[in-house]
Amino acid sequence: MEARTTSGADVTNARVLDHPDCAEIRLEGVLHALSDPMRLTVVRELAAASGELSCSDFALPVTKSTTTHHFRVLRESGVIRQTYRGTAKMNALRRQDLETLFPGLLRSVLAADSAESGRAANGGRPASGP
Amino acid sequence: MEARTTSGADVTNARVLDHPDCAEIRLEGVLHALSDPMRLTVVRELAAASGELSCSDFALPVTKSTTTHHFRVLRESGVIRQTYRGTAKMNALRRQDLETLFPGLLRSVLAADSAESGRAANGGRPASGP
DNA sequence: ACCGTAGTACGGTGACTATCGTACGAAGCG
DNA sequence: CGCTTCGTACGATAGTCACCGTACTACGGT
Repeated sequence: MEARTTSGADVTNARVLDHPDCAEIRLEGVLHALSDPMRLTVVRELAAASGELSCSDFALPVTKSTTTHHFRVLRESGVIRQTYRGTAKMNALRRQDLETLFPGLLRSVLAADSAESGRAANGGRPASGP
Repeated sequence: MEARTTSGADVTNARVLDHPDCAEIRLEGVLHALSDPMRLTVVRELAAASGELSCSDFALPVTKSTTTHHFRVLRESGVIRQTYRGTAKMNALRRQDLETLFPGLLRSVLAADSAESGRAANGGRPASGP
């Protein structure tokens, strides 16, 4: 009970989310965040959108609580940045930060994910004609 | 009691380890395997050695049981290949397989790890003079 | 044959995690 | 003001995980 947004007094805790500083981002944390199918899906779609997406723009096959959980893991590991925008919470990849910290990593992971999807659609072969 | 090595009858189960086929290797599994500091250390040293290393060549700060566990995770996720050589168990990175499946991934992760170590030795700045 | 070295198997434990449901808070719209 | 939509908080639960210790197997040298 330090800052009530309802009263409109101050904006100290008014929906401000805590993000790790660049120096706080750990490789293990990022890899762990990306090692979950649900979260990798989020990152994939976020990368494809190349902009901000609200949490509800993702059609994840889990409940809202679980969705919140996954987005928090992504945010706390430094993979995404979240900001409130009205009632919605927008998500954006921290592309620049990740690129500075771990050059090429995000691109490799996304390429690997896309390559794996391609193989799954195929028959499991690394590379074969259609 | 299907194949006793002591009796020298057959070699069916004689220390043959099960490795995932290339088509069985999953990105999430690889990322999960790499998201543990202990296992990332193994991969790092294995990459630096550019050859085979026995399990006991690593001075991991855990017991043998735990070491076995970590090496199994790495093997079952498709990151390393293990073969028995006398009483020792040799470990080698599956560089070629990983490169074919996920081009550039291993390199990016190793580079990221090395970059992070560099920052840790520094003060947490992404890039600054000595 | 014996012993040491390398690693496994098994059983256990505490911590974390992915999931859920329900209840709640915050912003916008009528 | 009420209602709806979006997301959070709080348990709760079942599963996984990293770790240990002890007992065991396998290979090689003496």
